[in-house]
Amino acid sequence: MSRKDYHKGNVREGLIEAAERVLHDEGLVALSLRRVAREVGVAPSAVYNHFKNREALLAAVAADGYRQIAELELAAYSGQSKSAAVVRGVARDYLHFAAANPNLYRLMFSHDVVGYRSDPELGQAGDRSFGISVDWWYGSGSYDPGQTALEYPYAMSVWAILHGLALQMIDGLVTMDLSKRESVDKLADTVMDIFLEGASLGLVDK
Amino acid sequence: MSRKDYHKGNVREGLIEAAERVLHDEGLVALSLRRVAREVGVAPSAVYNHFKNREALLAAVAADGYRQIAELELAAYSGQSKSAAVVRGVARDYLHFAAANPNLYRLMFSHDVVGYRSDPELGQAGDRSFGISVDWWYGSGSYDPGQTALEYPYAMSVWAILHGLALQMIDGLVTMDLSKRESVDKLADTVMDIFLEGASLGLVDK
DNA sequence: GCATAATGTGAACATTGTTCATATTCTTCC
DNA sequence: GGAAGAATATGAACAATGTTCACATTATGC
Repeated sequence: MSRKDYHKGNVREGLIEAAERVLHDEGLVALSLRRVAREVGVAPSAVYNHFKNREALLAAVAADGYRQIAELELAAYSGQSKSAAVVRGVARDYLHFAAANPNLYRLMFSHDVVGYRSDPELGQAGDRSFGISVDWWYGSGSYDPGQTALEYPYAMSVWAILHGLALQMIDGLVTMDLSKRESVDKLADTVMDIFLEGASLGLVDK
Repeated sequence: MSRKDYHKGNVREGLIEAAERVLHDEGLVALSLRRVAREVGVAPSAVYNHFKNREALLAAVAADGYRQIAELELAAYSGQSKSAAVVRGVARDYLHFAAANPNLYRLMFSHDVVGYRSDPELGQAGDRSFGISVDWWYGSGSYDPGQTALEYPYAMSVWAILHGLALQMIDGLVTMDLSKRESVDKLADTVMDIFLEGASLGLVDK
């Protein structure tokens, strides 16, 4: 082994970045531990010095995704009054994130792959993103991670419909151009109209 | 090779049944092609006489799931007037299905694993289940698979919120007992109240 | 009855996640 | 400065997986 075969820099960070790149460009199927190691120029076994196993590496990537969503929520929610316009704005931003990072978005919610509750960092990042929404709907400081989501029905409902919509969109169930801002906006607006005004409006017997 | 080493019966059906059993009991991770072959008592290569590859086998399982949902929708929708009570009923049934078959439900919507649009049988089964909902909201015969889902905003919104809610539930984001009918019903009712009446009710500036 | 299609077998291959013994480098303390 | 020990790297090995291949057996149709 020659001296230059060794890496000094921040390998852990490099692994995450490489994983994010492969995930974005080629999807979860291509995201093997060995592939990521190859990408960074390191032996497969070296990965285990930084992550417990493949799942832990994926969890780190997913946690990064939750942090991005939390940022997006903070920007849209913080200091805003409880108006429908704010909800509409968050919906747009949320869908834009999913449209720009479909594979990352899918991974974040593949709880059978990444074990949401088993990785503390991941669970924490997820809770935080939900908590931001709860605090807006129910008042700052309302969120308690120990409580069940049922305690926050508005925040839970918003997230449910946004998540379902995002999946429908990135899985191609809605025919549209994911790269067009206007298409994504229109989708968000159409569904949020119904959600905010109430689906009863579409019924005969209300 | 002796004569009795050969299988005569319907191997294809046996493979699907075994796959459904393994999926239900042990999850997608355990659902390997070789495992299913072992379960049926057949060589791994024999599977390729009945399915193009592993993905096609999974797609057949997923298609079965969509047919179950279609049945459930038919039972709840057919001949019913457009009332909120019907929507609430479908929501309960939908969540009950997801609660009883969490792994199957996840697989059905893992479009990166099963390739929703690449398998014709799967796409058709999925379209049918969506079509039943569309026909109820917009009148029998309204559904056209060539149209984008955006043409049917009510059907799309309902499905989005139910799907998001189902995932939240089976992934344990809502603390509850999945086997208790009342728990599932309460979750469905709480969220459908908001969806039907409009989330604006929770806002200050409506 | 026989050609042929359908369906089965086992061996082989590349790839994957993971572990292990071992080698190199970094850090820290004297 | 230099030695001890923690971090971090390596390559070899293992079992398991999806898939293909040459070939054997059974079923079907003329």
